[in-house]
Amino acid sequence: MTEARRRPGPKRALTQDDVLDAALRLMDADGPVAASIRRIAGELGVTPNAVYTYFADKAAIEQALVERLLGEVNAAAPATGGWRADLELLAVEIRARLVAHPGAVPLFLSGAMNGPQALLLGERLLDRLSAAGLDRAAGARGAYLIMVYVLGAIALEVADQPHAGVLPPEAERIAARAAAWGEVPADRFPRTAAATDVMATWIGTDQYLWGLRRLLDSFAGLRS
Amino acid sequence: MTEARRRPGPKRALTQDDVLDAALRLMDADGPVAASIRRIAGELGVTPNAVYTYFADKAAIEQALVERLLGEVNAAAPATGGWRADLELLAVEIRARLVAHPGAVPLFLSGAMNGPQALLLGERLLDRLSAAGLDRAAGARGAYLIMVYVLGAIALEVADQPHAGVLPPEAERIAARAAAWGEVPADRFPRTAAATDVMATWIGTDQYLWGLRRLLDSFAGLRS
DNA sequence: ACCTGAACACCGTTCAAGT
DNA sequence: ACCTGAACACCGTTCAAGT
Repeated sequence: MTEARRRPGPKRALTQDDVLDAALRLMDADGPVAASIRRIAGELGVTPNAVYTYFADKAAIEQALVERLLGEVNAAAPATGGWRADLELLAVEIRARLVAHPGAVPLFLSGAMNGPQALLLGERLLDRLSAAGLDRAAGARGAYLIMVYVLGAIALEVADQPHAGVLPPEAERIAARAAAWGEVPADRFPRTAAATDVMATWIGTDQYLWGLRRLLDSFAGLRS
Repeated sequence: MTEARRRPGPKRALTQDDVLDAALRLMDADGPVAASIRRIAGELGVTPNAVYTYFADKAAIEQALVERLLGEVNAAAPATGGWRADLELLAVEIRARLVAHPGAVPLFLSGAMNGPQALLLGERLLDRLSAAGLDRAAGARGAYLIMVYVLGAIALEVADQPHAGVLPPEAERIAARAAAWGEVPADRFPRTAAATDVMATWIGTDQYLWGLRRLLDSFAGLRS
């Protein structure tokens, strides 16, 4: 995995996308820490300072990575009609795209999301909540509530995994959690010890949709 | 701020708490990156390797820091009676304690929360949701929904701030956001451009409580 | 048990220089 | 415009040694 992969064809200058590709490959393989400037350069077969031809600093790379993944989300998940189904589809799409690159997930919660793709995603949320009957202010508040929930759930899901690299299948992760929760002392934490079977599924799709539907349900009482 | 502060009194051995105190001081002053092993050691007046007498590695320090701050939350915010008021008070308390140390916030979303204080907090949530009339499974799902919301909102609030150190007053941050949103192109993002006044308040207390109340409202339909 | 000296294998970033 | 050589000021962690 440390082998340098150059793009096919004759020798040519790099691009910003080459840098982002390399960063994503490294993060997928060895976790978030692996995407260092020096290792990215190594992947591309150049010296570390060559990377600064394409990005001002490491923060700029991380910001561009966020925009790229949000772009994938916006490209998929078209609006099909009903606001509720659209929002569920969008939320599921965001989770699928981000969880595919666990090492990139912390970037979404460690910097302001104000790029074009972030704006486009926000615009889509506002549009669907308008269709849901929310007024301007309630729509704006609701859109942020959804983003907080989606990003928070994805971050906690990824953080639950101790190992670097791509996540194991969901069923496997839930089984591992169920085993770990077996050690909870029932005398000190009775309700927790009695609910470990449900808690094991917290990082799963069912819980994700359950929580999302609580939010969408609550919007019903806000129609103007 | 780089001046070494030793504890008062005669020379004595350090403690785990001394290390955590130093780490928090550094993070509060210069952001999350400042809490390096080497700078912590400098604060304490010892060489870097002395820190390894008290913690196995840097991850252990971060884990202990999370537990310490959760302990502060658990120590405050007692139950006063109504489940709704209790949960709101608890959520507000968590936000106050974590936002006071912005540099520590990312730690809550970058590692599994399974220490004693995390368990105690979870137990309290399960207890209050039981009082709300939720059955065992719905209570467990609801407790996680609240944690996802609370941690996600706090993380995004802190991430919105570009500068290291303690956060400016809320009104100041909202005003800065309102100014920044003025640049949104209304032709490409019409709904966004029309809602910037509300979006500026996304990182404020009103939005935080608004979102929390949507969650609590949705629990009403789940009483068994 | 608690701490130091010295080292190893890394970081991000910058400056000057080359083509 | 695009890349390299060399350096600066950092990291986390470990090993051996001292008291």
